[in-house]
Amino acid sequence: MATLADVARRAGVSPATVSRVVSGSDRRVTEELRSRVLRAVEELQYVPNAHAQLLARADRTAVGVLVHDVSDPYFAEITRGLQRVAIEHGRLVIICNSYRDPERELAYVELLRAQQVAAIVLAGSGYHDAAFTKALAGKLRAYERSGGSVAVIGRHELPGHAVMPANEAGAFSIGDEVYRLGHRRVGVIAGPQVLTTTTDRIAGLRRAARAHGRTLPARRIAYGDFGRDSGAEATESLLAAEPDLTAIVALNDSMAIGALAALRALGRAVPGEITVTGFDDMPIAQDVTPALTTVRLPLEDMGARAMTFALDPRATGPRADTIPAALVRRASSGPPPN
Amino acid sequence: MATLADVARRAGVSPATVSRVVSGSDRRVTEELRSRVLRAVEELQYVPNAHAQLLARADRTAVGVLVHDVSDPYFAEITRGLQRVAIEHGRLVIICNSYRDPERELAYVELLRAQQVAAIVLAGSGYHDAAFTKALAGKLRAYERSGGSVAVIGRHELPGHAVMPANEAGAFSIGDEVYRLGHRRVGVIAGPQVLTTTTDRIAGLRRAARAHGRTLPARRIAYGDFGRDSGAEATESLLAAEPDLTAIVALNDSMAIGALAALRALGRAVPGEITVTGFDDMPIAQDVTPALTTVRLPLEDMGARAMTFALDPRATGPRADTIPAALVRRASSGPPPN
DNA sequence: CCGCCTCAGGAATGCGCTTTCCTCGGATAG
DNA sequence: CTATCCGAGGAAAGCGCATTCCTGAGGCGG
Repeated sequence: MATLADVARRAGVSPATVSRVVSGSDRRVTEELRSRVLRAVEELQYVPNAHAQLLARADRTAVGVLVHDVSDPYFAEITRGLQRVAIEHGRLVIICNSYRDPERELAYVELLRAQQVAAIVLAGSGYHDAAFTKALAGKLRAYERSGGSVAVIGRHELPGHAVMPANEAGAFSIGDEVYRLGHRRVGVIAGPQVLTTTTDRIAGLRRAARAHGRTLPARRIAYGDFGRDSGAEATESLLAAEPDLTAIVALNDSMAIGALAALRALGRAVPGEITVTGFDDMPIAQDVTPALTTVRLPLEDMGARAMTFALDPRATGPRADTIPAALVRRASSGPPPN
Repeated sequence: MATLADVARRAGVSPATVSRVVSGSDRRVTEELRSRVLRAVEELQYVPNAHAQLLARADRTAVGVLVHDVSDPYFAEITRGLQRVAIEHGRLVIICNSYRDPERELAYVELLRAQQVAAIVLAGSGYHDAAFTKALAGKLRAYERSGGSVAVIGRHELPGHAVMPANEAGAFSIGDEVYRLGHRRVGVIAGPQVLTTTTDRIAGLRRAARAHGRTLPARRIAYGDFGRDSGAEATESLLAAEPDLTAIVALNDSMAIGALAALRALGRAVPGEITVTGFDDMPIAQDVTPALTTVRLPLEDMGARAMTFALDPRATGPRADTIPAALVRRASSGPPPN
């Protein structure tokens, strides 16, 4: 790997001159020397060592993004928004996947700090785990004290700027819709129980139930991992225990799609015999059959906002946005059969 | 930001000792000093500067991944495989999105080199652009000469290890299937014309046509951007020009899903009146209605292979794998109406 | 014609860390 | 009791670059 010194030697100038030419300093360099340097750079295919540069001038330019899994459409959308804003600011984005492992999440925050990123954006649900949350919050605060900026999406328990999807309210609106349609026996297929997203959404559902004079018994909640296949499994187990459910409320679209598949395999008509609803309104929600009734979260926009917060230099105290969730009625919901 | 020197001062030891404790050197340090150092690290929330470490010990640990767009399911799947292997090797992955902009692709390769990554994996179609290809190949070769390892997925024109999906053969098999079903008027909705993936797949289709004594006229090919919406648009324009097409062959699943949506809006039954096929077999292909007949590419596995190649230390010459594509018959295809 | 100012180029320092090399005290052997 | 060895801790060099400071040459005014 060619170094700046190599270039200097080849061009017959001092390292200082090469540095000035290569990294566009405002110091003037004669055209003669400049072209000699440029030629040497070309011949050597020289690329400055970013780490050395960073060490020497200490300007933090990269930003870190920590999500559960980019290949999950939910995070893919958020990441798209995150990236767009980062690119507009000329920032390099380092994406890390925790795969919902708290340990790994902690490790990645350290790693991102070590990489001297200017900002860290944490996207994805928090955990019901006080010790872990405290440890993570501590690390994040230390990072902030050292000049870093942090933004979180959907995690109220952490320091930094926050973009909060209205999980509880969104779940309320979909629960309200289902009860209003006349459903009485409603099953819920949920994500991991340790995630705050899961419990927040269930809380919204419970509030809707109460508003309609009903309750949501624990036996009608099946927990999965937010994945499509676990949605199918959860649906099967719920139906095995209570075949006469008239609605399945999924806590995200992937699980709802799994539910649709399970129901199709079982030969149960949707929404004729049973209603299915999702959450998030991923792009694919409108292309499955029947098209999913769900709650829309502007995922890309949420990502963009979070990155905007994180990159905002004049951050006077932590900012917070609550993102409203809008009910989207499509073909997968209807009144219960009589 | 606390530095190693700060820790040394606080613990009352030399920087060398701190370094030995913190980065787990094999040099022995007395328990007494070790615990003092650890305490200081804790109190100061010290995290070593990764750039300084990298500069000092020059071991490259991160790897770079350059894709068109992680939020595209195609790349999301590939990336998942890439990441899995990278994690197994204890590597940090830096993901960059070129958004199909050749300029940006070039810039990111430089950036990745500057970051001193141990390997660069390029995933996604190549371009029909000789000047660009030459420039990119040159940069990649320079990177290889300086000790970097490169692997590409689906880009024959570049140096390095290669994982090649059987685009031509896969397209042949789906074309063969469609002609075998008896279709005579077949429309194709394709990705950008400048991408080799597009032309390779069309070539396979053409070969299938020839094998059945048919041809694939240019007017029956509509180009889009591989996105869902452009699939819908392409379908509409194809059908507007030739309403009596009996099959739409999409060059990827996203466009096929768009076609399905357009056809539904047009009230044309699939596959009763018109057959639709996809390509890639993304997870969602089985959940749309009707389930997509498509060609299966083991995307995650391809990613895993590419990363394995890239990280293989004993790389004796470039390795190459061709990934077979398997026809998957589902509900969206059938014989043409008589 | 001389002194001063301007400006381009180079020498040198430091960023935060690892690692080699040196030092010094204690332990061991003679 | 002294010579030698061993091992733990510290001093210092160096990784590749940016940047400050210094130097020397040319241009200007007096």
